[in-house]
Amino acid sequence: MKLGQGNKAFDLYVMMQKLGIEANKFVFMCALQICGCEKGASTGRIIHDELIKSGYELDLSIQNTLVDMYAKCGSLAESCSIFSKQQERNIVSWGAMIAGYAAHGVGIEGLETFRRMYQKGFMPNSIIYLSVLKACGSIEALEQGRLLHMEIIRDGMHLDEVVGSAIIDMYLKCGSLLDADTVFEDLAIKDVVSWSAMILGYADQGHGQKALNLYSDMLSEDICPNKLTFLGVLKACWLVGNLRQGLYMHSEVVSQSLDSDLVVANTLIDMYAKCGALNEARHVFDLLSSKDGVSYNSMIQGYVQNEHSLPALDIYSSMRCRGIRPNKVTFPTILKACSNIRALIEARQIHANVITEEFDNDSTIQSAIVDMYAKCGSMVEAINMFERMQSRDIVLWGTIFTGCAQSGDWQLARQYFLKMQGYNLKPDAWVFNSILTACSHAGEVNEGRWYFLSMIHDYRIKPSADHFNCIIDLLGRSGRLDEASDFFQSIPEQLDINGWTALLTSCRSYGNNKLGNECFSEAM
DNA sequence: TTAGGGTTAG
Repeated sequence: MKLGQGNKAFDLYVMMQKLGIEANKFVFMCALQICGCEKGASTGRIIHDELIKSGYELDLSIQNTLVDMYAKCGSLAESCSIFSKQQERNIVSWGAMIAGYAAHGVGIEGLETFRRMYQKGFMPNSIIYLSVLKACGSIEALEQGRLLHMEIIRDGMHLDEVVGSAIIDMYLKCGSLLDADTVFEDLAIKDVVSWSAMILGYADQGHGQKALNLYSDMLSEDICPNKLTFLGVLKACWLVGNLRQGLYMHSEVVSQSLDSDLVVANTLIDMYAKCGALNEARHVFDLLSSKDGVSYNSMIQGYVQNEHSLPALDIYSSMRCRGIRPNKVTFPTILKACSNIRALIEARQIHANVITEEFDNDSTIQSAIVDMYAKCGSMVEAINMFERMQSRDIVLWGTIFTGCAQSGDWQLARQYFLKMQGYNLKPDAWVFNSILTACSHAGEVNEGRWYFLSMIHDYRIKPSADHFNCIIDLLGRSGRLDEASDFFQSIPEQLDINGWTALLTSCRSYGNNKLGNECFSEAM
């Protein structure tokens, strides 16, 4: 088990049972640890039952291992239930519980458990500090992290390079790059972990160039990069848009035989796609023998970000054919692909997939569906989803109005304008722009005028060039060329090319060459 | 029995 061959070790455990040899406490502990890293919670529960039958459930080490096993399997509820029922606890019990919270991003509970540990008179050791630092990082609790850092210095543990890199990581995750720099500079031993933590942290915070500089500093210190260093550097490459360096890093990855590593390969796909090198991304994707959901998501996203919606839909189909389930990252992306090319039939199918995968209550995905139906021109379906949603922000309302604008449905726009007021939401400049566009497409002059005036007087929104253009377009399309021209002349400082275009197009549609020529020479 | 750095969206 300690050599990482958990499955083989577990086979021995099964064989032992078949031979009728009773397990002792150490065998149970090993079996539980294998469940924590390989077998999962369902096997863990079976072992748990078996050890209860053998009378080991009151043993402190066994209880601690159970807390750890359930936490590692992601079942914090079961972990917490055992921990809270413990009659007696030692530092390991507290450590296992805090590590569980920290690993799953439940930082507040992690810190709270740490506080309770103190109250019960336990002094933290370096292992406990590592988990609490992780908990702080996971919730970006910078002030708590600083206090912890001071405590660690007081206990003299900051000189340990393992604790040191955990402190660096905490500061980076909390966004305090200066603190991370200071701690890193003071580290007596800078190893590949602390260097990589710095590189990854800077890249995560969006500082690509600094991450690349750190990487060359690291090389000049003769530290050999590993998998995690590459993850940071690859991210830095796309942040600064340096495809050439990305290609070079790819060759470095290959020279360390890390290109078959799933996480590295996924990062390569993402790096190439974000640099716009779709062929290279696809090459890595195709060569990857066992793709996971992230591989598919990264490839789909790469296509969508570069406006290649059809291949994105193809990858989505093959993802489903191979039984890889789309998730909360896949859906917003693939729905956007449908919107881009107005693929309503495919979009409906994907909406059905959202329901079967039980993501239909996710507000981000719901918003994406409203947007997709509106952009695909199916306002009935867009409204249907919109009405089902629990909470709607101004952007989502705007999506409905944009849909109305595209389909020229001024009556629907009016209905939702009134509805919005019922929710005490103030329409913004963008909403008015959409409503005016809807009126203009429908030739509703009076309606459009009313909104324009209401926007200025009731909502105190200063009209932009887009709003003026809508009005010119509205007047021009309905043949009121003189009115349009007068309106146009009254606001010369607001004119832009779209306004001139709207006016000239209307002159042409209505065969008014005289006005058209006048406008043209004025525009010139 | 608890232990440092990990990929995809908006």
